[in-house]
Amino acid sequence: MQQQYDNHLRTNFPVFEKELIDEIEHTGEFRTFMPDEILMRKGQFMRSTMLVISGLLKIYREDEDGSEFLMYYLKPGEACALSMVCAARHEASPVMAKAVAETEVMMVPVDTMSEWMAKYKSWYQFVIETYRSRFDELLLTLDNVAFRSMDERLAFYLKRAKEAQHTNNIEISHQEIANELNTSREVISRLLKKMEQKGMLALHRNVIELKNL
Amino acid sequence: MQQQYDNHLRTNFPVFEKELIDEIEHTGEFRTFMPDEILMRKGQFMRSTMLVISGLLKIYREDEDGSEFLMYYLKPGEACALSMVCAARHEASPVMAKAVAETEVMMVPVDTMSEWMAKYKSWYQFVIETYRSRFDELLLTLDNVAFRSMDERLAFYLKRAKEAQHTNNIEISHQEIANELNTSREVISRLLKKMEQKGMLALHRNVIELKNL
DNA sequence: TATCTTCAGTGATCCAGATCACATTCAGAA
DNA sequence: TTCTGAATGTGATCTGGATCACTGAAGATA
Repeated sequence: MQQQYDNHLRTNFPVFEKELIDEIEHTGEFRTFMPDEILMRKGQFMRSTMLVISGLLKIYREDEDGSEFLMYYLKPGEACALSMVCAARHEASPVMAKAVAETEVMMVPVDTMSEWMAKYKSWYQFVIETYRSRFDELLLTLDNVAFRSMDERLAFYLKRAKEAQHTNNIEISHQEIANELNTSREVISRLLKKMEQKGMLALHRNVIELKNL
Repeated sequence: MQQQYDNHLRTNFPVFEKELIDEIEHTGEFRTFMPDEILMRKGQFMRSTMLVISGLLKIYREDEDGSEFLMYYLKPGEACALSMVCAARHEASPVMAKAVAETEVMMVPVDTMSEWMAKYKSWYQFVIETYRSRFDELLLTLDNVAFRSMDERLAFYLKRAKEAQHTNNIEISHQEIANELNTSREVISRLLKKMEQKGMLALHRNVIELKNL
């Protein structure tokens, strides 16, 4: 098992030098989450940051009334920028994280994290890159919700899902999509039907088969 | 002049140790911008990050068609998180920055910036805090546009303006508000009129006087 | 004082998307 | 096979907000 995630660490975090990989293995806590399992709720306090080793996570912004708005995915080789800042400041998480597939993560304690900033150039670079990529993803999400209509947002949603899950067959119900875009199921069903008529995709029960998006 | 912004640096960035303040003064480039002047356009490349010393900035996300969506304000004592990551990675700015009032900023070259990360604990803390606060602000903006209707978004907009500008008299036209919320002038005029009838504010030409928001 | 420009008020109309009310279909449990 | 619950299809209706077409009012400028 040790050997297994060691390999995954090397593969997914190629910029890290050998010594850093060793440190991560020794100080980090390795955890596995099942599909749909929630890793982190809004309001929960964090003592460590998360590196995604395998699988896939979805990061949601939650409203008071319980709506879950999809912000972005976290893929292997990525880390949660919010857990970095919140852990560093002993603050509560402003978001919810849920596993899409079975997912392995490495939890790195906050103190260790800030030590490495000075000790490993590659860690510093990685943290900067993490902030940048999460900010960029969030800006894309903001663009969509601020400037685009629902059909464009749905197309963007499906492209993102395809890219994150490396498949043309997205396994999800219309209701779930509606929740994650904060709209209603009927709207999603009707828009999907239109896209099917245009030959952009094919609809099956619980599966959307993407064709020419 | 040297003495003047020196004092402002000390006042607005109280966490910085004396040595760091000195370094900032010697390596940073001090610049002043006039009201409505644009500091940074979307797509422009950055070689340095910006610390706001006095005045006020607005940060916008721009659409292809030229719409300007307000993300958040930058106040004295704050820095642009995006200029930090983009400068560090020699990338183009994803946002536009405009001066609200006459604004003094200190431009710090990217190389210097990353040196300080290891050299000054207070700088490291400041950078982390900058990422956190900008992420939080962006999440608030996202909440509004994702979950709230226009009247609530307008109320939030006005509260933010009041807090950033330290005044109950917001000097702005309905058209400008509409642009920054990506809606139309008529909608803003009608909603403001309703709020006036409820006694929440008073309307004057180019000025909105806030009362009980 | 006359004129011009920008800002604001307001009715009419339109449309995307929300909501309600059902019908239908499908996969798994019994 | 039959039943049941979840997923999907679809019409009818409602509404917030967009758009169009004006009018009027306040400063700025000559």
